[in-house]
Amino acid sequence: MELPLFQERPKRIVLVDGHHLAYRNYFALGELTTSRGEPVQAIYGFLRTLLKLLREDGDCVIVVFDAPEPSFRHQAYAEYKAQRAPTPEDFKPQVEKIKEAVELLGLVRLEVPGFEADDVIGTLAKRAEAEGYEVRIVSTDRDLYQLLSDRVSVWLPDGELVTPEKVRKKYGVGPEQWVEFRALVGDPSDNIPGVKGIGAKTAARLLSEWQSLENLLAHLDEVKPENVRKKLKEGLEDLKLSLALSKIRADLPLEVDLSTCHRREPDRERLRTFLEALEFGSILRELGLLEHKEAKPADWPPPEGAFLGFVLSDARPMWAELKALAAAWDDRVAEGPARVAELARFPELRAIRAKDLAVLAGREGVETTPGDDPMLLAYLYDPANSEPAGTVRRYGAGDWGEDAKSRALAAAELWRVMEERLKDEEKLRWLYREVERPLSKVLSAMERVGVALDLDYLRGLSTELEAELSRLEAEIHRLVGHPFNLNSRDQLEVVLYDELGLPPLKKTAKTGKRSTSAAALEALRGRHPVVDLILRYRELAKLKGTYVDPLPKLVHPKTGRVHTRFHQTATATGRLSSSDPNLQNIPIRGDWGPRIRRAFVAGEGMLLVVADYSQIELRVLAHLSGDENLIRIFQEGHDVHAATARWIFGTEEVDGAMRRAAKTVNFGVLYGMSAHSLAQTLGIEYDEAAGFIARYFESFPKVREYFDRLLEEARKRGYVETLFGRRRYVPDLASRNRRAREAAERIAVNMPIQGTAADLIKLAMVKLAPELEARGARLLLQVHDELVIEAPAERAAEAAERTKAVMESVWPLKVPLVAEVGIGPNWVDAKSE
DNA sequence: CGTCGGTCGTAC
DNA sequence: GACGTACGACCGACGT
Repeated sequence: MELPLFQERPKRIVLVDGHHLAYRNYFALGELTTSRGEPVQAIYGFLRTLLKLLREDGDCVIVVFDAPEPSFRHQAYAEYKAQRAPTPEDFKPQVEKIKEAVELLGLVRLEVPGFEADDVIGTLAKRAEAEGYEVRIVSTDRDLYQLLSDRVSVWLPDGELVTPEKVRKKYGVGPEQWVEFRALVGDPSDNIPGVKGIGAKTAARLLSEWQSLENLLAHLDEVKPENVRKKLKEGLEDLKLSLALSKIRADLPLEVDLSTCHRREPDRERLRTFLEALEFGSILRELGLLEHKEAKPADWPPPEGAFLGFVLSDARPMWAELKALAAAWDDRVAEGPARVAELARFPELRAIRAKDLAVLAGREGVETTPGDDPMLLAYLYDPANSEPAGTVRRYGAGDWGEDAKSRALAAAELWRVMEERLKDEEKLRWLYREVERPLSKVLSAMERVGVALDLDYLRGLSTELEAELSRLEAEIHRLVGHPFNLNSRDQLEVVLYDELGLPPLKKTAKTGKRSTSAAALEALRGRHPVVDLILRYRELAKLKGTYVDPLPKLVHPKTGRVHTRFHQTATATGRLSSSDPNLQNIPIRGDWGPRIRRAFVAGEGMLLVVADYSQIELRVLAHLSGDENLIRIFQEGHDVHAATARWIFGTEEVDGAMRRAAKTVNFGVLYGMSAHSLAQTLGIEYDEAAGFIARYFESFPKVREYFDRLLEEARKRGYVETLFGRRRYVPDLASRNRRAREAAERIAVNMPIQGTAADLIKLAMVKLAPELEARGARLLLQVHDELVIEAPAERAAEAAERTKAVMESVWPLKVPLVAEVGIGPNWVDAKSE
């Protein structure tokens, strides 16, 4: 780069209110952390805003921060400031990082001990103006409007320039009266109290009538109307305080040579390291700090190990066309022909979402398997990395564009970045090698095979539901006295609580509306005959609308089966998820659950083998906690809920109600349940529920010790992990917001249990798949603790036996793992028989 | 016309 | 005063 021999005197000076800009972004951006859970929203927002503005003009910039020493204003108003909300703990470290960033960017940073940033900015602005510069002040603090002139403006983060004219137009007063205006009106966001009851209109009128605050106060008894006079008299103390708080000094004894504010060359190497650690991929790119290896165009075909990028016409690989294909390797990129047959070149597909490509290829008879997928690595590194676009941006791995080339390059780069970050993470690498990567192959086969549905049977269900629903609807409308949309909870709310006068017993969480949920309706049972009918209508409408009617539409024309998608990077705990359709929430309870499940059938000449882990999460808890009493229950093969009831109630004889209560407590323990919600669920008093929980922990003391240890460790490290080392970051454990903190604690307690169970069944799937294949059988579905398998009828018993054996021996724990296996023509009959 | 937040409900 | 993890239907507000 050519450097000028001397630097010209700048024409414009940008003054940045560092603290204010950081603080605003801290709240505006809410939650943003690095993979490691370090909060960075203030830093990110600050840099984003600053860089955007400096693109327009960034030669002469001074970023002003409050000095650590108390300012004169602090001293004078310590008492006032003391009652303000304290700055959040995680804000200060971010300001320190911001200061570091300012230095690394080569900008001038200024802190003047004893003075607040406002006053420093005021002084600099006035001096610069006097020396003939144009001044732009970057801040959202409206106090600064008192500094405005034809050469001084305030630059808002969105790029808007605030000028004296704009202020006059909007508020009716100019910069010269701004301090007095603010003192009258106040501003809660800047902690200016103002005079209670005086708004912008009144303040502007008063100031134009009396010219100045001094004059106004001198003639206070003449002020009209009377109520305004009264308010002013009552608010005199607040007014004086506000005046002092709003006034910015412009006369500090500063020694700053404004002509030397030129931006220095940034320290590129240190800046890059700094931004990489913060995972500001987009800023790295924007500043051109990535050795963008200017990928050279190359010819197709690429070498086998290249990373592929592809574009599909549909998110569902079984329904998609291949629209584009590209490959990236070394520092090369090549566009390939968008033909599925082309994929035969690659025995292992290396790509972001390689599984999808393998499903599509398999569908077209091209035999290949998913290989390395950098998304799987990124997901293990931090399960918040659930989709490519955000992940690629976060780690500076390029752009996840709409074209195959950018995706191939992103895959190659993300792979490189993740390899580096995971190079010393033995457990995560083990999970990748032994679980996630081989599992992607298993899942691609499952998606491709799909599952058969009995369509005639489903049509029958639909007709039956239709008839029942219209009967219910007519009867409900008759009872209410007029028709309304039963599917609208808003209309139903009016009908129930306004028209029928039923008592609103529950409110919704977010908006506080009167709830119409099943729990709320249950509580109204018996008060009006329509309530029962609505509950029934809801139940049937749900089943018809979510399952019975949509499922047949998803039957693939070529295979005659439904092909769910399994998502391997979707959940925070390591579980899989399923969509299009979601086959992990097919009904099972109630009269209709089994009737719907019965529609899932084995193919011609085949049988379904269904295997369920019995109580896997409680067994995992027994293992992780090492609690002898819980371990013994499982070693002796007892009914865990009945045994828990014996402990909790201290009796040998356990009735149904006691077992049910113990079962709820057992579930509650896995989810970090409170006494309050346990009482709610069981319909008992709070004290009684608290007693249950207390007796649970007395009975299983190591469980409590385990939770305590877990939380302590989690607070220290910022994350929790499964038996196999799969992590989840839980930054809110340090939150000062009690609700947020307690929610984080429940997450922290639950994840190792749920996640270890997920690890175990994933490992079992990987081990089981080749055994099944050898017997002509195949995995169809996974429902968290359950596997659904299709086997040739004559080998189903053998497949069932192998499935049970593999699942139970997948990993030795301190308690036995038990899998219950059944065989049948459909999902219902296979589950129990 | 599409998007999106809120509510509700299904599974484990 | 919410008990963890998902996906998805429907409504209604909002923006095009």
